[in-house]
Amino acid sequence: MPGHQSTPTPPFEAFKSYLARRGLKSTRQRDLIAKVFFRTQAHLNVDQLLERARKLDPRISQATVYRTLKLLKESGLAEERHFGDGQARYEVADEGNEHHDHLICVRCGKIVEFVNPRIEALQDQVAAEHGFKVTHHKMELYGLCPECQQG
Amino acid sequence: MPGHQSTPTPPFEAFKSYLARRGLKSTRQRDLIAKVFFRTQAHLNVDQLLERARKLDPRISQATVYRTLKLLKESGLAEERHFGDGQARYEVADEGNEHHDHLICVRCGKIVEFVNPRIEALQDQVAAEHGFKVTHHKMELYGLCPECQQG
DNA sequence: ATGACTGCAAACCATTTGCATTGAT
DNA sequence: ATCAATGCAAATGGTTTGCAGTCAT
Repeated sequence: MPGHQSTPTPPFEAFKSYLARRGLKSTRQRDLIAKVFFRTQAHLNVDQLLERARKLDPRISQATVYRTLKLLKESGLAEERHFGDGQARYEVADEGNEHHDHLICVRCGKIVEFVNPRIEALQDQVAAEHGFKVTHHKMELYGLCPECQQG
Repeated sequence: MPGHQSTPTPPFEAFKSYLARRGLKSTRQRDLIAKVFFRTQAHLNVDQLLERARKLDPRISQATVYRTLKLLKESGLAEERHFGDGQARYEVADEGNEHHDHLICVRCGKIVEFVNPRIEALQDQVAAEHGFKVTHHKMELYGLCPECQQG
């Protein structure tokens, strides 16, 4: 078993391959939405993604953005997050299985990602104490970012 | 400074006192909904609470349950949770400031509460490393409970 | 050609709200 | 008496879906 890392497939290629595998079609709209999504390193909501896609093709509809995001989720290439403002946000899924969590500024909305293996370990431990087998988890820390503290 | 614990005010009394303080009225419906809520140690959603309240008074409306829950939240006596199934759930707020988090069975929906000071400490530490001042946080571990693992 | 995909508008679903009526003080 | 609270039904807002027309294969 070779332990070396092969060059990771670019997400867009992975998406095309996912579509092909499922017998789904590549379309102008899907490709465009996926490209914009992968290129944008942020936690966009649907309307933000729609807005950006429409700059490249004004005919894109919101429904197609929703439907494409659903495919991206199913393919494992996108993750949906809910930060309590009533609308879903989407981010490119981590390569490999490195899970991360979020710091969210309650004033300006800034989102910072972090990874903390010690917390993850303690979570697994707590779950085990209750006999649970954890499949996934969610951890969000809400507060004031450095900039917003001097307000 | 006497460090002893005074007997905690029963939640229902605290609610009445909150209403009085804000110049709001005690009504048959509010009192009933609050009583049912405080008596039920569970994570009820609105319709479950409505159903239970209606067993005691069939004329209670859903709107009043929503409005009363809003007051209970504002008074700090209830906390609203979102476990990803699209509807809010409510629990009686912890006395004092002992925060707790949740284990959720993805199969049967069982919810277990837990407290882990070491995790809380690490969370504060992570936030501090990013210059954040945390106001509150959310942590949910999703997985299979012991019963559902033998399915 | 044929089935899937898109855009539109309507449907959905949890939650909120306007309004006429009822009720607490 | 007065102003808030209630119940109802309509409105809201994010998300989903039916359908007729369009497009990828």
